[in-house]
Amino acid sequence: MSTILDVAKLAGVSTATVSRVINSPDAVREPTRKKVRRAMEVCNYKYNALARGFVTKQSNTIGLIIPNINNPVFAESTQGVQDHADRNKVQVILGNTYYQYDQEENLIRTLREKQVDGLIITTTNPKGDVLKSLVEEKVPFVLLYSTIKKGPISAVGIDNYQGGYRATEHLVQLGHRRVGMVAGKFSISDRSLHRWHGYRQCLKNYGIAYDNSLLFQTDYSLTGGSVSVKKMLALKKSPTAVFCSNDYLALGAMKGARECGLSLPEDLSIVGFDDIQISSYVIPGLTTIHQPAYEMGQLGAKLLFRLMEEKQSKPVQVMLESSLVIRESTQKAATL
Amino acid sequence: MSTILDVAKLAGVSTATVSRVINSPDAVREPTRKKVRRAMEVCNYKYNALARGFVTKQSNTIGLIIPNINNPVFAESTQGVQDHADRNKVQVILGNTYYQYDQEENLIRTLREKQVDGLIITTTNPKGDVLKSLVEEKVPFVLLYSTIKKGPISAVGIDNYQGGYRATEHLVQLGHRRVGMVAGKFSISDRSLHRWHGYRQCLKNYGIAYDNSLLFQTDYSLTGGSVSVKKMLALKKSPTAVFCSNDYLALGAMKGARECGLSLPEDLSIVGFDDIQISSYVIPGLTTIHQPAYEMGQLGAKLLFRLMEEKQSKPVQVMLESSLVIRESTQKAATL
DNA sequence: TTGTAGGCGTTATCAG
DNA sequence: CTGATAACGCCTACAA
Repeated sequence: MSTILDVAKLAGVSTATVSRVINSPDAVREPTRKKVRRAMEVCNYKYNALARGFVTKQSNTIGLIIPNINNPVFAESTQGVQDHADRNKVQVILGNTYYQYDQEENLIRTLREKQVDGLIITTTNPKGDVLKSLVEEKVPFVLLYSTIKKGPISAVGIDNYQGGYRATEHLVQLGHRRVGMVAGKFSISDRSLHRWHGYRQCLKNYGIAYDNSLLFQTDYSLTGGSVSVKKMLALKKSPTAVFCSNDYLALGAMKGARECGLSLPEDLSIVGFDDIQISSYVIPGLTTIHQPAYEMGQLGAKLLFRLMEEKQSKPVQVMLESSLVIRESTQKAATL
Repeated sequence: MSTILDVAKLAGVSTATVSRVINSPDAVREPTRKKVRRAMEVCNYKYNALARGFVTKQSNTIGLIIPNINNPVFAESTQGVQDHADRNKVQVILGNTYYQYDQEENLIRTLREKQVDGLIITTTNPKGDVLKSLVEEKVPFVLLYSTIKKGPISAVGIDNYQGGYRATEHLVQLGHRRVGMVAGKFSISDRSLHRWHGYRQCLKNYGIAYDNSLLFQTDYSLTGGSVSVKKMLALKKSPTAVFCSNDYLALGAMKGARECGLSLPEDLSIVGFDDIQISSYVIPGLTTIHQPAYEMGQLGAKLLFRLMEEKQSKPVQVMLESSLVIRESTQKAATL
């Protein structure tokens, strides 16, 4: 593998000049440049970005930490950050935490050792020590899908409380009085927790007593949704409507409900959260809270790059708009 | 940021010793080790993996190139490679080509400059020059979702021809005589092309004349599937069954067909390809060709690591088993 | 078991 | 506009 030294020798110039034709071609005279370029070809010279990063202290790489690439929302936002990163000629290293905090810690450590220029994190524990040490040591990073509204951490997200409230309100306004919730485990997702807060407050505001036996916490998966809804339907006083804290869970719930012999939406109204693409392709179309995942990723990357450029810049929290998308999986409660 | 030199000074040892406690702790005596460890804490020493990579010529990083992370199959296989990489303490840099060859070239170049130890590629053009130069220059890499059966390139995939054949055969055996195909553009996906070959051969074997007006090439997306099927149904002699070259297309097609007023599967049988998770959660459940995406990713990574260890080792091509999964989206052709 | 010292490929600072 | 040369942080013979 040839180096700029080889090229320099062959072209009869110094390594400095070779480096210049690579990084600032205009700073070197036409004939010299040509000579060097030719020499590079002859040597089959390959640029070593690692060596560069080593001296410039910039790897042109960022780390992206998400819970699970298999969930289409995260795929969507990942795409958002990737596209933006690509435009800035930086690569992204992807890591899954599977909603495990220690895995998140490991990833962050490894990525820092790899000298990434910044981090985009969908955290499992917004109050964990890792994030604290990140701000202490002034590592540029931004949180995604975050609920943080102020403080020293940059973050972009939506109002999960509001989303949960709206989803529930939709159901209540349809006349449903027994509304269950299938939620991602609160211990691993404060997003889920906030959505539940919204759900609960909404019930209260509409004068419906909160019934804890209608809350099921599960892991974020299709099967989780299916299993939970079945348990819920086995209850003596089973609900006529369910709010699921994400679409994946909701899609699972739809299947579970049908396997219990219900027909949708007649026997059970279901609303999800995220609005993943497939939700509008399913029958009945899933009523859900739309979350601008791609934009979120893109914006997160944009903020991160700003942070990386001017390390002084103040942390920013951005709340994106979410909205209720009404499709066919919800309908008026049967009047007895 | 402190370096091993700072640690060494503080601990009163040489940098070599510090390096040893990092890389081969057993090679240094207990008390020295402790001394060094303490010094590292005091300095808040952070290991610089980039510097290491620079000297050892190993970045402990691999590149993973896929068409589009938004397609759940690719998310699935990505997870497979990530999990395996993680076990080996290597990170993965992810890149999307969006089925564009020049994008693939760019990615490969950039990743090589970043000194990745190896590459896993779902290529858009198996005969392109990039792959050739990769083998020439002995860069360890393996192809994923590949159709290559022999030669100097390591690859893991399934028999797409066979898959296409089986999918079609299922339809034909159900009595369908007019069977359309919605395919990903052949120019960007030889997988799609091979599936079409299977489709075509099957028709031939069953004595059904091939009708080119029943083939629609489109981009791989839900809308692509929907739009294509609508065009197909607008035909004078529209088909009673459709084979879609992936599940995403098929899911789109289901929606498209319904928007034309058809009910499924009575008016139109649909079979997909991939068996993404959601396909079994949809109504009617999608009949499809199952492809072991996660295993494929995992195996691809496994092969790559072997290649990286012993650069001599012979290239290997592995064909994984695919299988027809019959669900409810296909049924017997109506007898007139 | 530990230390010395050279080197990895590139950039950056100064001169010229 | 170009050249010499000193870093950058770590690893690894080789020596002690």
